[in-house]
Amino acid sequence: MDELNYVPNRLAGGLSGTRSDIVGVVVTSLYHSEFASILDALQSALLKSNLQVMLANTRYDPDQEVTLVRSILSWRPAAVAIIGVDHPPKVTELLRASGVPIIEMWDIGGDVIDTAVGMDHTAVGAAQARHLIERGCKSLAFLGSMRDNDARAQKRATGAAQAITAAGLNDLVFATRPEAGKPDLGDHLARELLSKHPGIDGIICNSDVIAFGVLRALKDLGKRVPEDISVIGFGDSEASSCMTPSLSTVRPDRQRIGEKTAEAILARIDDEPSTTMTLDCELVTRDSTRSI
Amino acid sequence: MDELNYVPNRLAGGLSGTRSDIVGVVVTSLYHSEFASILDALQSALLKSNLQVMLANTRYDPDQEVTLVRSILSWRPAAVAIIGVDHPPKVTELLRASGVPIIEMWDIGGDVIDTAVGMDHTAVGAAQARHLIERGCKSLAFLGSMRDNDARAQKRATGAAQAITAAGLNDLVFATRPEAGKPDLGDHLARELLSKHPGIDGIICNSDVIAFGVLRALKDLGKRVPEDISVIGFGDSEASSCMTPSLSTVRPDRQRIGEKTAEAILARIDDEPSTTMTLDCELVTRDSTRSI
DNA sequence: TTGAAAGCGCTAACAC
DNA sequence: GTGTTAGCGCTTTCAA
Repeated sequence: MDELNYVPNRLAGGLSGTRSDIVGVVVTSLYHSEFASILDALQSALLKSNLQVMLANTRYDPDQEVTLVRSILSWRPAAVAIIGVDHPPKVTELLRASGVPIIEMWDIGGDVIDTAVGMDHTAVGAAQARHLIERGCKSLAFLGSMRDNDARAQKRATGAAQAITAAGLNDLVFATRPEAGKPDLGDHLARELLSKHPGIDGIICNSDVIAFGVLRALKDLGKRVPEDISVIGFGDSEASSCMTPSLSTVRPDRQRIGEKTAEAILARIDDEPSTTMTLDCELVTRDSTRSI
Repeated sequence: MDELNYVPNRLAGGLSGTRSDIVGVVVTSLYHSEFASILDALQSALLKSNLQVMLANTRYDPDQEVTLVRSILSWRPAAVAIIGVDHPPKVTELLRASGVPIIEMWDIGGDVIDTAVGMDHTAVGAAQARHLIERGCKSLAFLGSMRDNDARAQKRATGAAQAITAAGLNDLVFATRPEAGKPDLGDHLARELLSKHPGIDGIICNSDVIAFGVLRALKDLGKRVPEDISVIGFGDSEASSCMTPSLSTVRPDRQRIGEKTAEAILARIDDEPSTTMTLDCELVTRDSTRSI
């Protein structure tokens, strides 16, 4: 078999047999490791069970999501793992009708189709805001890329706004744009924000990469971080600990999400019951937020 | 069709028809966007032709590579895209025997199976060394993660060593470890390097993420960058322009590699002839290397 | 324990 | 054009 370089035809195997060995994975972005680390851990764990990853990337486009989910289902996957719990109705319908185990990743805040592994993003946003409030910030902004279909970012913003209201502070100021989250966008939005709202003393960034640009702009504007303005990110990029000042952030355990998703997939294939697994995020305090 | 949520069975389609609509993609890492951006661009471009990505990640393990290539081929892909041109002999044999178009990405320096889209890594390493030499560095080191099976990193190191010899300088000093390239590794290797070789005045880092840790360590050691030591990275991470000092680096055009790979796949499926496409890397000069 | 045969859901080739 | 059918390479079932 090895000498002749025989390679079995798994299309035939999948068509004939009861399972297809394909796991469909639908992400909303592959852009700088937002979900690449989840994918990494997921696919490595699935490998042990000889399951192959069929990948689709919606790029936050709901029409694409419908097309891609249909496309993924057409391979008769053993299971589908998908980012988020907020989908176009047709996607939910297709996934439900497929009869295939569905694992929703990253977010658990909403209607789960089958099984979910992720965080409570509203709680994350609230934790970010409370961290800044505890450290004496009085006037907060939420800054970054916010795509129409990034329900997670919207939940974090909502959580932050609620925490601010609960603390009796001024309303959260929004500085967002529906573009990709690059440092230049953070740089631009920070300048715009401070010219309109010079009193801002705490900025919640929607991603670490955005925060990098914010730090750069603040340095350029002569603002001291954290003395004048505190900055917190989201995502714990590897670079965050190497910024000057080092960036406080929230660390989602992407590897754990990938591993737990793989476990959930295997469990559901074995007909074990659905579950929802809520993972905590660690708030990593560094130099960009004031000390108490 | 839409009302009944009918989803065609593409396993059957692939088995029956002449093409299978699957493109196998084999990467060596999914770790912080080293190849995630290529994957992103590649899969988006393939989407337009209704081709689906079947993903495999070898994590720099040659045994895995054999297993995974066999696994990918068992889906009878329309084409296979794979990182690098240096594979275990069995992989080359399997890919050749498959009769499927093979596009090797990222590196073009060696024996190409069919079609390649990538950079000349030896030239990249030489350019990094020459950049430091031009700016007055006399004693250079190559620092970072170097996996046994990362032929590209080895080519860049070789290119740098050759440029240094050509310039009549002392031999390149190596400070490498076969672990994943994280900032903490860069931090550790920089401290170790300078205690053994205090005269080093230029460091070529094998990745930007490694360089971030190097910059952090140098700051902590009281070394000025670039006055005492110049530092150059590789990869152009989004964070690099936001470091203090901002990091000089080499920018491979990952998006272009992904797009050109997709084009090459479509061309080869259409039986157009094999080609090798060499892409240039831009050397991005920032503050971490001395000005002339 | 081993072997033969049906059939998975499509595509493509052929006949009409 | 439209309709029918063989067959892709396996898995599974059933017979020997």
